[in-house]
Amino acid sequence: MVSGMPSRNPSQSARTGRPRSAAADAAILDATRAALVELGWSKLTLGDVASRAGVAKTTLYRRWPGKNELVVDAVAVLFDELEVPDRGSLAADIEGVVLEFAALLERPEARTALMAVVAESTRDEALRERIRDSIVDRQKRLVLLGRRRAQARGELPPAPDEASAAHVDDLIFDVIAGAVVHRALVSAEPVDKEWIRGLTGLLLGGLSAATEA
Amino acid sequence: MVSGMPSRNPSQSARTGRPRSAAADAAILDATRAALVELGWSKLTLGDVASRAGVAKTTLYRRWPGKNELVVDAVAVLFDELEVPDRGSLAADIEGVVLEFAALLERPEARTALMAVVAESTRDEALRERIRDSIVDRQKRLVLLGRRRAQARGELPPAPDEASAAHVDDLIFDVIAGAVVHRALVSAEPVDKEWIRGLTGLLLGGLSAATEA
Amino acid sequence: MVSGMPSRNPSQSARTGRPRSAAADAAILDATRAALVELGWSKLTLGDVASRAGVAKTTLYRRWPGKNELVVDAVAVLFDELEVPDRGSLAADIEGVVLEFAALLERPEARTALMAVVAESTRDEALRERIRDSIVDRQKRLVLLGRRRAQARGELPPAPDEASAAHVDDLIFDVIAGAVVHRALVSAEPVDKEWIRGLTGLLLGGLSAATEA
Amino acid sequence: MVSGMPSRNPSQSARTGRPRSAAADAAILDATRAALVELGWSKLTLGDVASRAGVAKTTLYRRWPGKNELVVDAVAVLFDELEVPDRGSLAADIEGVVLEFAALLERPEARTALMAVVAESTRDEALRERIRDSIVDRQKRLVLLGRRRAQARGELPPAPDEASAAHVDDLIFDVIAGAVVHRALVSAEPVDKEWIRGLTGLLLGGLSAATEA
DNA sequence: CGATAAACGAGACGGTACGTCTAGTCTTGAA
DNA sequence: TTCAAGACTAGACGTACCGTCTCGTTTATCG
Repeated sequence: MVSGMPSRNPSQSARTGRPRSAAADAAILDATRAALVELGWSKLTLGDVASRAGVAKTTLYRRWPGKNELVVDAVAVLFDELEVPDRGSLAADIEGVVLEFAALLERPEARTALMAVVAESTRDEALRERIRDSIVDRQKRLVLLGRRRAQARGELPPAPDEASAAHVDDLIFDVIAGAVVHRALVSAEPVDKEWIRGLTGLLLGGLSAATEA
Repeated sequence: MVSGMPSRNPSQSARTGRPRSAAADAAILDATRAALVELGWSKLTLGDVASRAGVAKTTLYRRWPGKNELVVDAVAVLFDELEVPDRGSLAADIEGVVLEFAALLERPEARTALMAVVAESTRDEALRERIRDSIVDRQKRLVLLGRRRAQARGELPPAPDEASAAHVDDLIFDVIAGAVVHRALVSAEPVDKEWIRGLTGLLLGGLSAATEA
Repeated sequence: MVSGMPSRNPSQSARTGRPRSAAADAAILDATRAALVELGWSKLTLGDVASRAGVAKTTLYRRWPGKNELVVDAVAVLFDELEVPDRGSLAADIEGVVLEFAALLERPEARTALMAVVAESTRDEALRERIRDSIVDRQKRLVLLGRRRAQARGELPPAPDEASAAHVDDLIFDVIAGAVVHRALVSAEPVDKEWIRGLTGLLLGGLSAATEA
Repeated sequence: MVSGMPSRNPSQSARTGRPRSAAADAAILDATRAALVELGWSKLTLGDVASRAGVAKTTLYRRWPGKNELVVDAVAVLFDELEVPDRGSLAADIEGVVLEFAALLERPEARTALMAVVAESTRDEALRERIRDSIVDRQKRLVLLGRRRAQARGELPPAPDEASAAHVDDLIFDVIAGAVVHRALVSAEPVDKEWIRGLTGLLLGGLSAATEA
């Protein structure tokens, strides 16, 4: 199943009756992003999204359980656009992906939505799953790719075993993503080139120290 | 310093009229934390907080502009309880403070509130200021203290100048706080001893590499 | 004629969407009268009316602009119950209708509501219209009927022309209704048989004197 | 005791302490009338009256129990300005006083206040008393004076006994006042010369018919 | 003259209702 | 069976007044 798609009736196939409009899904997600930009998370209402999308509220509720899940689906695709540019060195690759991530966090729909759904997810197990599936786990590919590329270049030693490599990947993922998000949204200070260089230096130092040991 | 306190009438001193009840402030903030634990951010209502506190809604609105500001003040004190335990080495000190921070993020009122107000702050400059003053900047003392202690122990070289030291402190702050928050709330995985050891190792390696250069 | 009914969407026909519940209208008006009896005008709240009627506040506000208009509609039907009993003579007819009117003004919902909405109408042109349409003009039929009956009996000469007859009708209407209301509510003294006999005598004398001239 | 004055401490004289400001009474009543003109009964608030009068709310509540009583006192003096002009005949006298009364009912503070306090009085015995004492009974002097003058002129026979004369006076009072109020405020049509002539004709006819019998 | 006592302004207080908004569901007729 | 439309119940929102209270201050009379 492709993430981000609202679930079809799960029990059995709906052979009879009018089929759901495929266009409606796209219109709703577009409208959601547009409303996030204009209004932000807390002032976004599903009634407004529905009318922007030219769709009845019932249509919307038939496909998503509520605001949280809709917004997760609406912003997940933004994160899928992230890439690790091949800039020739691990340091440059890290700087490149961080720049992209910082640019993403400049977009108002991402800024306002990300923290909000995470906040909601602290009391909603299903939402936490959805966020993990649609956003978090999908972006770990960036760390994996960066590491493999560095190993191919000889900048990092080959992984002794997959399990411990995955642990390190997870750590690096949380450190990079966490540091950037914290800088951008909590400390509310610019993620500029200088800061990124500092972060990259810290990481590379830490990684090489770890591999030397 | 009196941060975290609701603002008295700012223009001029209120010598006249009935003075505001000091007990009400405490009751409201206690009620806010209790409601956060029970209901979480999104189901917390100011009417409920008021009635828990045994206070009229107007009293609450007279002192705080809204839910965001109230919650910032209510949880800010939780962050003030963080300390850097002196465990004899920089590594142990980092592990100690991260453990404390992780414990704080286990508390439901902190979990649900922190991300939520940050999300709101992306569209509210005044709220951003308030968070910075009441929470973020106040906790940077932890990094400062940890660094000074390490320098006193000789684990880190003395700072060449204050400005660049502050930059490094800020970086370390965002990396540690960001990584822990991201691990706990976004990745939604446990901040356990093993993970903390990995993070600490990465940091120490990065720091020593940086100071050797 | 459907006066007293809340206005349907005025611009164009509502063919689409769920139709408004007809039962709700009746429940709301009943609840309004009941609340007027128990609480009186000034303590009647729309929230209370809604909950008595088993209806949400929004349903109420969707149909009436506010308390004034709702109460006018709620009490207008009481006035429609007034009749001119055929007692065989003009004097007896007048006494009969005044007795009925006095009995109406004994009812607490009418007492408390009538003056209140009139008071409000002194600053609200639309409300003035509504009162005129729903209450005042509808009751002028009583005077018209009484006059026609008296003319048929030969107690009053036939009207020379309709216009002047209407003027006299209006005068008689204001005199009778005004005198009874003033006695009952302003002077706050009983509208008993003796007083009614005096009023009737005054009117008959005045009418016969006018027609003799 | 002169009506319209707020009650001093009733039990016994207050010899000691700061005496009440006499100027405050006047300022409050003036402010009340001004607020009635601007805002009308239902939007008049005691807080606004107090601030218009340059007085604290407590000062106001120390003197009047509430809005109803304050407004009765504030408008009662307007009614005391009514006079029966001596125009030489009973018909002309009636027309004169009705004209004055109609002019009074054109004043917004009187229009909005009179019906409102009467409406409130239907559920408040004490208020009913206050209205009777401050307004209603005081204006019956007008009917008494008109009757005596007409008797002196020989237009009406002398009263056989005082009791029945008082009954007739009361009836005439309710008829005139009621008709004018109903015409002006309920029917919401102009109390113009033509209508007044009709009313006067009706009354004179009725009175002469009664005295002939 | 100093003590006492009430009235005063200011404004905070607990309440209550307001009229609006949004959530999520339900009921129509049309596709 | 879905769809657009829109009415429905439920309940929070933030505001406005209510009538009371608690201050510090003022203005009188009385001892």
